[in-house]
Amino acid sequence: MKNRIVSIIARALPEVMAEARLDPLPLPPVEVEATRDPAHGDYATNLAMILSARLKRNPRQIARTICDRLQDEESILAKVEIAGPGFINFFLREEVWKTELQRIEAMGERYGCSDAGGGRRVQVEFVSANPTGPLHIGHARGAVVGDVLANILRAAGYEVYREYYVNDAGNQMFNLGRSVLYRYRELLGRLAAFPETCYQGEYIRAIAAEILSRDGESYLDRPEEEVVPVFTDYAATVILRGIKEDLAAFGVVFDGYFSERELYRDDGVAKLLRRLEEGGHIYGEDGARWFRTTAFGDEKDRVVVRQNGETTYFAADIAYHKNKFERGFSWVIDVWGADHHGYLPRMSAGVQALGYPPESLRVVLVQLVNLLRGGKPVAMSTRSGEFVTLREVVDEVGRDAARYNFLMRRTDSHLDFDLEVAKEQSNENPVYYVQYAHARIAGILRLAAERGMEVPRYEEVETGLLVLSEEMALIKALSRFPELVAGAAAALEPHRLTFFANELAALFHSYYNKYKVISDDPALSRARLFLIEALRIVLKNNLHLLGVSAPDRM
RNA sequence: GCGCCUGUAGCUCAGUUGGAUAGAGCAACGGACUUCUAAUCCGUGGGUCGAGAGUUCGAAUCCCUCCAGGCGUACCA
Repeated sequence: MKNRIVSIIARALPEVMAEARLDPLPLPPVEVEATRDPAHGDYATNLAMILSARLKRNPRQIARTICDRLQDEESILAKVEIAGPGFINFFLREEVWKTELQRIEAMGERYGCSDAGGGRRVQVEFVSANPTGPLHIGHARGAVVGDVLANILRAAGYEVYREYYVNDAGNQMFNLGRSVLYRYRELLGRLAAFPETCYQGEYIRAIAAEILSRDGESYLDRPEEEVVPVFTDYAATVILRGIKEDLAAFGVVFDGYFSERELYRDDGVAKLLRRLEEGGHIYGEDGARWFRTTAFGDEKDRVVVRQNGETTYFAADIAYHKNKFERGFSWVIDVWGADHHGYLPRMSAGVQALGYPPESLRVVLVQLVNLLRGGKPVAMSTRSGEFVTLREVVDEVGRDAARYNFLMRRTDSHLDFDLEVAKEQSNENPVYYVQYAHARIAGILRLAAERGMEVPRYEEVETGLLVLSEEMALIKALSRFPELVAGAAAALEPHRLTFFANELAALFHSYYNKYKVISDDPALSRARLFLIEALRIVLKNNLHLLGVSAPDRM
């Protein structure tokens, strides 16, 4: 819709420029915005004010000139006005808006999708929690944000791949295996004290018990360095399986899990280091090998090979990102907890040193969730074993409510999650407001069907009967959905969808309370049924992108 | 110290990438169920957009300086 306005203006522009005796090139970009206030029409452009600086003429005068040259070939405009300091306001004919209802009918569950992304292959990496314990609530926000971003990007025409990076190499994993081993010994009465540095959670005991019942006491007297890897592998497998189950219960399913070990098996890290050496990005100092990340804007250089000869996590991570690009993803999005933000400059340096443009890696920083219980902060750490698991939250609050909650704020805004409040207020959660709108519509459609009225086809509808301001407001709001999805994808801002869903629901609830859809007037009933069916489709599509169900009854 | 994020109504937050008179929800107060679902709706009150200076036709939005809170600042992952 917006584009049609833009092209009308663009057609008139050369003539305006010629008249002002100005070199028509470069033409200023035509910016058209949906207005906030209906009194300002449907769309507005500030073009005249932009031009006034260049033409050194009164903006209202320029606006006048532009308006006189406009050629509305498809006759979509009802009125064009010059307002305020020089805005040009466009009022579309109501019939034009109503044709959007036909598009909704035709596209159905695909309404909202676009080809803005042009099929570009993008990878979204998120969660990527170490498999040293179950996912807790701190992981939940990133999980939903990544999942919904992937949904939105797919709808916006990208080819999306969701990936979980499994950090199954390194000290933490060794520590995990050791923790299980000590619990195993403890079960057999062969451990004096469980070390504080080990993972304290109950789940470690459970895993130890599993190993005991499977393999018996055979590990008891064998040397630690021989036994720990067995325990590590077993524990990591069990924990990762649990993580996948918890994510699935939360509605998050990955296309692939990428193992850090795989990177070492394929010699990926060594290859990466050679590549960096050849590029002249590496130097030696203090017995370690350093990557000159400062050449790409980092505040200090970073070690990639330690004094003891081991590569760092950072080295592996660059190799991992290299691998992503080599798999054909031209755009890579990482969803990180905000506590990792300091890591961004060096990761970007890695990408650039490999010859990829900086914008090929986008990092979405998700601010940490402040967990409260009854207003009091809850201390959490995986090691201490004190945490509220993702599974508990899903079970207590519900998947829909939990997801919606995490999507109601910008990702870079801090979020308080109070367990008591989430539980107590679950019936007042905004998600129910939106779902209720969907259920109410479904209810009306059911009743209509009982009375022998099916949702009509567009050709059978006299859209001219939809004359109420509430109806026009609804139709215009629905029409915004495709642009909204594309905009949310471009900005990587999933929260826009929850706000839009709320807005649609509010418009509907208000309309519902004021007017009847099914009435004695068959033609009017048909028109309104058609309208609310279009609304139902958009609500459902919106909720679907959020990974939230759209119930027919509540 | 330095870096990143945040600061908007009593509370929790939006604000379409610089637009016109700054908006929702909750809380407060007053109303609406014999009706297609009241998990809803209608109305009222509520603002120095953290502070100050700057950029321009125009600033919550951009630049600079402060203030406050959060996070980060490893040869850990």
